Amino acid sequence: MLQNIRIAVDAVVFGYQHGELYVLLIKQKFGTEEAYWALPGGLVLNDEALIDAVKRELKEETNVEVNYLEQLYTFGDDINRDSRNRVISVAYFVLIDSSKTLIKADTDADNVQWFAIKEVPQLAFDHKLILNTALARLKAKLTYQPIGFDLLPEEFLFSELENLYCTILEKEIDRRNFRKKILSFGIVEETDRFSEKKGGRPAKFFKFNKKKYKQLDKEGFHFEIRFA
Amino acid sequence: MLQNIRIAVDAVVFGYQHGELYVLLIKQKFGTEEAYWALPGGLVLNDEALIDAVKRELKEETNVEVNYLEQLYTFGDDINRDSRNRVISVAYFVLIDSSKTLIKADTDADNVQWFAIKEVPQLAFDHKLILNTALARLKAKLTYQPIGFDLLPEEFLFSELENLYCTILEKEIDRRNFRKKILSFGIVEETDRFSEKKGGRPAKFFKFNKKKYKQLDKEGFHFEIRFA
DNA sequence: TATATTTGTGTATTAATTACGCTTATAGAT
DNA sequence: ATCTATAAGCGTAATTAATACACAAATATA
Repeated sequence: MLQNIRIAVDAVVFGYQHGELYVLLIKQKFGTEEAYWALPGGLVLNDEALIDAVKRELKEETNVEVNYLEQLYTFGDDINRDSRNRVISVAYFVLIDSSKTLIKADTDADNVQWFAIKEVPQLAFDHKLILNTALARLKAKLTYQPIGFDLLPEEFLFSELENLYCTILEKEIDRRNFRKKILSFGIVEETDRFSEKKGGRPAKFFKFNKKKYKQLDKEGFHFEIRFA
Repeated sequence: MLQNIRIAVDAVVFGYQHGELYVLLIKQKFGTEEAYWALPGGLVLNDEALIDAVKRELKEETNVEVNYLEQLYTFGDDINRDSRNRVISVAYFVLIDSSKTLIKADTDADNVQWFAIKEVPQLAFDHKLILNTALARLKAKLTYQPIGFDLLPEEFLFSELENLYCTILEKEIDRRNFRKKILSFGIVEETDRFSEKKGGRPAKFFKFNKKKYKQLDKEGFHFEIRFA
């Protein structure tokens, strides 16, 4: 009997704004059934690399500019995760700087939307499971890889970085120790720009030196942010 | 155009014996071409979960008893990784206690064999890439999850555990600090059995308390073995 | 009984983490 | 101009963890 299994890719795209973690969803219309929100994704073309399939779908459906992308997990244990056919989904984990991404000028914006992670609606298929898997990956990786920077603008304030960690990890941090530790790595540099926010001492903008990080990483350096 | 992509699973099965890391390979015969050694695996059945497919293939081809199994990575970026058809492979990472596994009494043993990791022959398809990915995973995970125990017999000597770490990570360790650290976790317990090896002070056998580890893990404990 | 071999243990030094509070620069109100 | 509120920036002492390092104990064999 010939194999009759389809292969799709789906992307969990995280963004961070106004002190909140967001995920990007699209409105999935299938048949006459109720429209569910779903992760962006779709079937892989015959002559298309998996990674190109995700990139294509992201471009077509949402037009986001990707800062970080890696394979997350392949979902294929539940035979009926898609009720129409057997579909195996290779899920990807994506981080973007949502401040610079204008979602989809070209498609109707109603169908693509950011949802605060605490306010995600019911999702199609097993997409909730995929999202939860991605969230676990995000939390884990944040502590041992400098991926937090991929959720922020190129130049950011320490308070923003700190809030990002607190928010996503749902933990309190000592502001001073956090700053000290990050700076001790030598992968974050201060700029000469200052925040123009009112009502307090102006804050310096900083930026992440990715090149420096990659070099240190090669030399055996371990990034790690962990809190009691 | 209909999707025409096949989906397979492959397993990288690691074992550890006589102070060496081994990988399990099978002889792949296809057509009249030269037989290559390859990772155990094969196509997924239409109504079969991915994980069941790996387990089935492992059972059919090698008959090993699995101690640890997790999804490794899905290889589907190289369109031509299999020259016959487009095949996407979901690779799995498997650890076994090779001392208790008798490989394949039922199939001809010539076709299933352990290879020391330094002596792996040329492999079929992109299996070398898959193996390297698994090896990287093994090295990384050894430092932050107690998976070394899944390569050892239920009861083991400290010297064996220590050698396993040294061998796989290709690093020297201070014997005393290593022991102190492992014991400080409280997840390894001494038994009352002693080694009967000759020529030195007899060594106590220890065993890993998995239940205890899982509990500590839930409480926020972090296993970590890292060396300068 | 002496020698070789492997296991088992302790401590001092150094480095990293944690806990903690005051000063500075700005905006806005008076 | 002065006062108040707000957030940023900085330093140090106390605690905890990691590292470096050497000798004693138990066995087998000569």
